[in-house]
Amino acid sequence: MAKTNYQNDLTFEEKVMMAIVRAAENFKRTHSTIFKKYGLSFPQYNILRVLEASDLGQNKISSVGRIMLVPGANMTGLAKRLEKQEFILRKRDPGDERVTILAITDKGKTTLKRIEEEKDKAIDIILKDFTETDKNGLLNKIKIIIRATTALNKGMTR
Amino acid sequence: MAKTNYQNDLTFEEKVMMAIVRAAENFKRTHSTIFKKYGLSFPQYNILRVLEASDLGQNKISSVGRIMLVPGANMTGLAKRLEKQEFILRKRDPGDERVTILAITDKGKTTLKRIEEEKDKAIDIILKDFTETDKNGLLNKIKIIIRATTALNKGMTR
DNA sequence: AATAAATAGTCAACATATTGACTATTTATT
DNA sequence: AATAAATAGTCAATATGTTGACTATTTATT
Repeated sequence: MAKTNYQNDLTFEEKVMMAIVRAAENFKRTHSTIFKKYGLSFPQYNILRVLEASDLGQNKISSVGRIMLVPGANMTGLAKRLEKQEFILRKRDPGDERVTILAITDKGKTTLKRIEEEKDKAIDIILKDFTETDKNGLLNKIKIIIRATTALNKGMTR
Repeated sequence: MAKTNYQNDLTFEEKVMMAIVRAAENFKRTHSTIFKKYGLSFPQYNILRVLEASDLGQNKISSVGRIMLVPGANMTGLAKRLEKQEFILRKRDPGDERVTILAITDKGKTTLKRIEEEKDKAIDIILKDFTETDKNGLLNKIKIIIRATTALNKGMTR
């Protein structure tokens, strides 16, 4: 009767949200461990993915940040470290001197290819107990939460 | 036909996992905005919650870290900053001189109470479109992912 | 054209996260 | 009892995340 613990004092709704946070942190840890073997961190890997999927393998630093929900100030350091390791190039946009363009290098592309298989295997293990219907249902629910939190965050900073 | 974008190049399974990451980050941002008004960060708030729910409002720093999945080295700085703001006390365990005990202060307890209503309201807004069945189903799926990622992480560091 | 406002990015300061080295204390082994 | 091993915690170095101040450039307004 006496023994209390953290989980018991959370409301059910709070448990749901904290579970999502914990799942995300676990997953980031899983992937970070893989990426580190290739010299990349989780956000660095994601920048490369965005550039790889962009036209000509390049994009504005601000656009990459917008896609990843990473603030501009944070992108500067991330991009500099990626450049130092030669995964990307940084160059000025001739058409607008304010703009910094990021471009993935051959080394960056090669590294992504080498990571791909191991990363996909990990995701398959994580989701192995889910049917396609399960995954669709889960994704739809998560999307609702993303929309709600995005709206809340906009309202709070305005 | 030409226009590529980031989302299209993700596998479906990857989309599911990245959506969870994004939802978690959005949620942490929502709550951080609330907590900041009371002088607390997201992890600081969670430490207070763990202590509040612990016997006598106190616990070993390592136990708090274990519950929150925060490495010990990280706990040191978090606890020091919480102590500086007088939300907690840090004291040595007389029975084992290696151990650091964290204890929530009255200021800490009061602050948690003041945060509670606003925080619960935000969570209710985020989950307002979900039935109880929806939330149960979601939580169960997320728990499966937590178990799978926990097992993977253990296997990778061993 | 000159000025004001908006946009893009960087930098500095600080909090948080992770790893590995290190100290101190306790427990186990010989 | 002396030594070895395990445990608890801190510290230093580095990366990441966030805010606010700042510079440079471009666009809008007068």
